[in-house]
Amino acid sequence: MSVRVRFAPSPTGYLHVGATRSALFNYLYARQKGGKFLLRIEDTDLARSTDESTRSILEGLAWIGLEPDEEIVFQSANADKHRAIAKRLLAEGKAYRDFTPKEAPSDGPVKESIKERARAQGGEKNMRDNPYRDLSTVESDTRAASGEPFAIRLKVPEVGKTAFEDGVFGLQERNYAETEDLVLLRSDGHPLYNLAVVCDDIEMAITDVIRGQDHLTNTHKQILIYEALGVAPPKFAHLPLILAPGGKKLSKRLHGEIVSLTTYRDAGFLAASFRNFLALLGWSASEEQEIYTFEELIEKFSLEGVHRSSAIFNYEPNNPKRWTDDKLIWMNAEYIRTMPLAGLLPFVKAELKAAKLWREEYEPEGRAVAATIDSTESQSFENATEMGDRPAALAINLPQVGSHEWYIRTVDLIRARFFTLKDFSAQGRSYFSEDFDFDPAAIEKNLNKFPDLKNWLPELADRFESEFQEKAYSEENIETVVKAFTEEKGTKLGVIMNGARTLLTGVAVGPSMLSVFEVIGLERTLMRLRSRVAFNA
RNA sequence: GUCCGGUUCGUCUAGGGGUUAGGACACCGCCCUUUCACGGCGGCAACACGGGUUCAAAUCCCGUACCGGAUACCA
Repeated sequence: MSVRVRFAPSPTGYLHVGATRSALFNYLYARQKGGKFLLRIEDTDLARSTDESTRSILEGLAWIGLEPDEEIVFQSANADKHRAIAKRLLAEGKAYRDFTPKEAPSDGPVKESIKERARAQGGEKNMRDNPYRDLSTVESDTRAASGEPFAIRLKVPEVGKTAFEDGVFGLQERNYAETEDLVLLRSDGHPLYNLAVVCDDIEMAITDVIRGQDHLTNTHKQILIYEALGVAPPKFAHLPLILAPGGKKLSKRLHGEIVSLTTYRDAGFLAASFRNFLALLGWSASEEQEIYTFEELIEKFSLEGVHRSSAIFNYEPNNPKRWTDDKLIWMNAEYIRTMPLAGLLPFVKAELKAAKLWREEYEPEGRAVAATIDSTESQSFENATEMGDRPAALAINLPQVGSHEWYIRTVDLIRARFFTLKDFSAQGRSYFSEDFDFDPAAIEKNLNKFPDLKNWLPELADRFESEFQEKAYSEENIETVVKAFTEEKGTKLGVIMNGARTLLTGVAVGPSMLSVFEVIGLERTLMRLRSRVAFNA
């Protein structure tokens, strides 16, 4: 029988990081086994489920690359079938009507009150003491016919135990005595989670259930339902939980948007790096490798490699540098600087577009224009002004700047220092626009400390202008000119370079200045070196 | 309370009777260097505790502590 797994989130909010990892492990497992990965939206809690949430889950899965192989199943659509099955179990005497009036919902956090009650009952509670458990069929039918409300509970056998071999946790056993007669159908006729899950898993022909460890006790309950139904249960595997730094289960309520997948997409993370990071949280291929392609993950994934202990997802809410897990940030940077450039380009394009920094000339079709520029001798910029559709006031002469070649070279140059895609439009802004900010710390350190620069840098611009009338504005030539200039002024190369860096890019960090000069282009270099805007700031 | 599970550097983890207990992130230092990174080299840093088994225990067994999960007419 070929493997069929499912990811079954309830649409009560955004897609959770922990849920995403469950989805990922299911997906990896299915792909490796040549099986199918299915999606079921568990929207049986009408009060809490929203379409908005369903959309957000779908969106998140699409982003992270875990799209289902078959039509999405909405659990609520199967409610009639679930009810019918509950009735069948009732008719077969495997379930019974419980006429106990529904408890009024307690105020305060539900989890807390459940826990309180459980603690009060202690380990002494007899799970089989429901007075309606052995009500005669006749009386049960009569009371039901009279319109008295009832819930339907599974009649868990007195003696015995549920047992299954968990793919991660090994043999799991639980005495029937520890499992209550769980409710299958609410008194308002609404099917409950465990019943719905079992029915749907059977209907979807699920062979392997891979889900969070918080479902371990549900599994015993569900096996009871499988037994009552006379259907062989699927294989089960439970995943360790992901914990927040405090040690608590990472949750929406406690930890906010740090657990939302979309947070990472919106913050400029690559789906590939996020996937890679998630895969390594609670799973290991037992080797010293950190970076895995999707294909490698599929190939190497195994339930045996999944841990039994939960992992902490580190983050510091008030530390901008560490707002999320260090290793995740590192991994994203690693992807950005080492992945094939062609793979990165579409993401950079999207980011620049969103920041309104994108220009059509960066497209490969822009080649024709760029080629013209290159071939018509080095520094003829006539064409450049035609490239943009900026207002005249902002129009600047872009040298080969603006061509597709310039664009990919620039991206390749600056990506080495970036952590997220956002950096292309933030730190990298000065490469794509005249409208960029100056970092006060950079001004202080690189300009104000050397007052001479106020005159030197415009002077350097003049020097560039005369020197590069004939010569190509290349790194090699630039170096010669700047070095000569530095010697004349009797200063250190770093003073000139860093001063220029600040005026040219607004920041104190970046690639080699020779590359920066070249990539900014002569026209913009002259303009920026002559600009006093930073000095006046 | 009861049931289930867990505990190796700060974090993610490798190892699972004999290891100088390995790697990654983070941090620190040095090198490279016009800046910041990258890269290279080095450093800091861990087997929860107590018994037992054994020639030998981080590794196997028992107990303790601590942590987590579960507990519903939620999912």
